Amino acid sequence: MAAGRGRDDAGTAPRILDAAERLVQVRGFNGFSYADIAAELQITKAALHYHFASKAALGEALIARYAGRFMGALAGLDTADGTVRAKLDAYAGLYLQVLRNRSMCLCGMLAAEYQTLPQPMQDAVIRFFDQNESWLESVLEQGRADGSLHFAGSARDIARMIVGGLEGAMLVARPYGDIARFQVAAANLLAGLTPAAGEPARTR
Amino acid sequence: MAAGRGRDDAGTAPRILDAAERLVQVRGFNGFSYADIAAELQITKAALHYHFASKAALGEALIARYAGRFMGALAGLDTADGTVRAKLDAYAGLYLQVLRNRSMCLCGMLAAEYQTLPQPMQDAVIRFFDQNESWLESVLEQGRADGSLHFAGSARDIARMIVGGLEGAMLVARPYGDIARFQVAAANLLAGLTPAAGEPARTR
DNA sequence: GTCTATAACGAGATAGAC
DNA sequence: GTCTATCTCGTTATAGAC
Repeated sequence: MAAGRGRDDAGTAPRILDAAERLVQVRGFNGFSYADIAAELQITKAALHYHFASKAALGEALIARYAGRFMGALAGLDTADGTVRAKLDAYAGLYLQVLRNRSMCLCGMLAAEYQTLPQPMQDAVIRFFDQNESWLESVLEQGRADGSLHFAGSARDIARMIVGGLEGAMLVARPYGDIARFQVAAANLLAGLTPAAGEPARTR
Repeated sequence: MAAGRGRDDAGTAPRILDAAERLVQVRGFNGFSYADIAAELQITKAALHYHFASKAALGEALIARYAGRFMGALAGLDTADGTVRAKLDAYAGLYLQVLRNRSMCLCGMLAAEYQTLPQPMQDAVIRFFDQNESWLESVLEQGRADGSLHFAGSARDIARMIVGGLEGAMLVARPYGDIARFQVAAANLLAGLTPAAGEPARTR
């Protein structure tokens, strides 16, 4: 039963998640229906309900998978051990990848719709941001310790500025369909942390 | 007919816009219905359709009024003529006001739902961001000219970073219900533009 | 300007056959 | 695991009375 499957013929559940993920990232959780997924996958709505009993359950599975993948990517950046600055650029690069297929970050989109989400989804969105902030915080601390980064205030606060800044840069760039808009904003956002050559450090 | 009206008894159309505006800013354009407004205003859905024939028309009116009010506030900041830095802080303060009633910026919310919006609404959202960027750009140029601001690159690019950064700070702060989160992020976002006392300017 | 009534449709969800 | 068929409800929108 697991034999002879093509690349796009993984189990049905993952394919449902793939389609749903794209739909949420493009249209929002309140902007798509089971009918949209069913049409895309050429199955019936009833089949969807077999795999995910409710839209809320589908939503939870969606965030769990997305967050797991994202945190996996962050772990990958840690083992790649380049400079701290390279890590930050690679972090922004993760957002850029998402934007390239005209998508919003899944959890950024869900943050907008937050008040309409079932509570388990709300909790999972918060966890996603918490984990991002924690990862960034430790990278920032590392950069401050090795002298490659300079910033005033707590690393946690800077981490929060970065997460918000990148999410917002995506949010605004997407309507324009303009990738460069995101890239420039991200670069300017991170520019203040690394004094350019010949440029004095900023501390307070 | 215009006599003896209480403060909350303006024409029906404005009251519809008030309710709809709050609903969009909290739940999104795809997260509310005519029934919600009708319940809040104690009128019928049919009455709503008299004032705004379709939800799309309501959405257009919503953005037009919001953008007009916002641009009016920006004009107010111009005539108040304090320092350039004070103008930027006041600009961030406009976002803060919105966040205080647990709301997202109307156009930030609509930016998330952008792909699902009727085209006239899409166009209006883009115009809103364009106008914000233009206002910020001229303020930044003014600050660079009078020496109170220091930044590398084009004022337009920095303006875009600020708009995105503030929208994203709102987006993330709102699920946490944490105003301070926005304030700190906004402060750190703008900190790079004004060298602190005894701190050398950053130019490139 | 607001109402009742209803049309026309799409949503999420379930029962039960295959 | 997927189907057909159906249910129930909520959605936008319209017709026509008051």
